[in-house]
Amino acid sequence: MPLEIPEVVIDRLPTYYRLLTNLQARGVAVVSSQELGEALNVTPAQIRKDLSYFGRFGKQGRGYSVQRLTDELRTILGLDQRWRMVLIGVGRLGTAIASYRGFEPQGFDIVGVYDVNPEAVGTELGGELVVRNVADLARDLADDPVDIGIVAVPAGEAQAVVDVLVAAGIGAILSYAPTAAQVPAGVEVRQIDPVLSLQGMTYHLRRRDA
Amino acid sequence: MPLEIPEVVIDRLPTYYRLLTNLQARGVAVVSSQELGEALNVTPAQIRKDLSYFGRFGKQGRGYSVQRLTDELRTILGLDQRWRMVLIGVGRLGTAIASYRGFEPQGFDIVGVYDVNPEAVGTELGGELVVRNVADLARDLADDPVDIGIVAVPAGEAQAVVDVLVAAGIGAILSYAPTAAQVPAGVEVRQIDPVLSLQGMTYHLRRRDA
DNA sequence: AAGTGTGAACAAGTTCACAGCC
DNA sequence: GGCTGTGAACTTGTTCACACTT
Repeated sequence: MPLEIPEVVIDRLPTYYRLLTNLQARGVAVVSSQELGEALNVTPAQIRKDLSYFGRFGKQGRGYSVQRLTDELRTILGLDQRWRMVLIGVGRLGTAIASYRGFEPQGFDIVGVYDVNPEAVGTELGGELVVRNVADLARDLADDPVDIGIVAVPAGEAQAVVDVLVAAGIGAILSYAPTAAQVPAGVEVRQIDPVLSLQGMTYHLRRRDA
Repeated sequence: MPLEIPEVVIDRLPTYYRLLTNLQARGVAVVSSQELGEALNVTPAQIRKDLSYFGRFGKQGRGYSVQRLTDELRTILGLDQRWRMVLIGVGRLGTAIASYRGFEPQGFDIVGVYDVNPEAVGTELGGELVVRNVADLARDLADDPVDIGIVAVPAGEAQAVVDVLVAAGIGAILSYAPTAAQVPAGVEVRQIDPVLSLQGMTYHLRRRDA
């Protein structure tokens, strides 16, 4: 697996992986690129090409072993280990993120939560984590690095938080803040913003009826 | 504004729009593609090209009027009207979505909430909306159509909910369910899934240190 | 017979570079 | 002088189509 892998390909792999784990849970042993494509609304050729960047995982005339392909993708994506995350911001949104049950089963653990609000600091969240002061974030990360930062603070405070995370050497940031963060090359950032998604759809809605 | 506009262009417009509303709030009157690009991590040429699909909004030698460009984008994206949404699923996630304060100021209103769970049906959510039975969804939509459906049910129930929405003639679906929905052409679907975002980043994290 | 893996053809999207205008 | 708008050049990504393997 040499060369430069296109970023779009990487972004599709998690959806392949998720479908494959479902198939595996349902006891499916073998699957073709045709079948995968139908379930994911992607052309079979796309799936074969994407996978071919990483190796030759299929068998001609048969398809892909679900077990084998799941394992390969898990390794490729780095999902064969657990990842440690800190959450900054425990307002409405941050609290919801902290209590979200979908991270842990996929290998993502929130190991620290932070806020600026002195009233929030010291309280327990989800019966496990005590909210710490964001002023301690830099020191805490120096003592005990984590892999990923989740930013759930208001737009105006997001860049400051991102700067602390970056200074601490974090490699990836998942931002729920409605603002584009500035980070140096080599730091991954993904943004989650339902409003942007809605606004992309209203463009089409307007045209549908007109 | 004739022609086919590339989908990627549409997807960038909301981020332009959001930055422009910020600039406007801060009293900035004029902005160049250079400045916009720096704030959004996009090349100036990209911004100019994107905007050029819709018209000639800038002035050579000066840049873009923030007011003018904001207004143009609002119209293009269809944000000069309010949009009605129903939310299906009031578990942990659905409840968080219902109480999210970011939709309303942007023109998106949740006008109905639904669940299958008989215990949830009839309860009030956010002191305003009464949770209705998902069995009534089809009839309710026939009586009183909405523009957008938000799906926040478990993976296994998502397709059934999507089918009801589609049958009711809905034009757009925002899905928080961890599964790819099947919809006919002409129905817009966007998926929000933080785990997929994280899994795309771990690929890079793995390589960073190796 | 069926379905992968892949070079080659094609399509889509981005950046360049500069004419034109303010 | 500065910055837009835009064809043309380029780069990136997708699909085709078929040789090859089981």
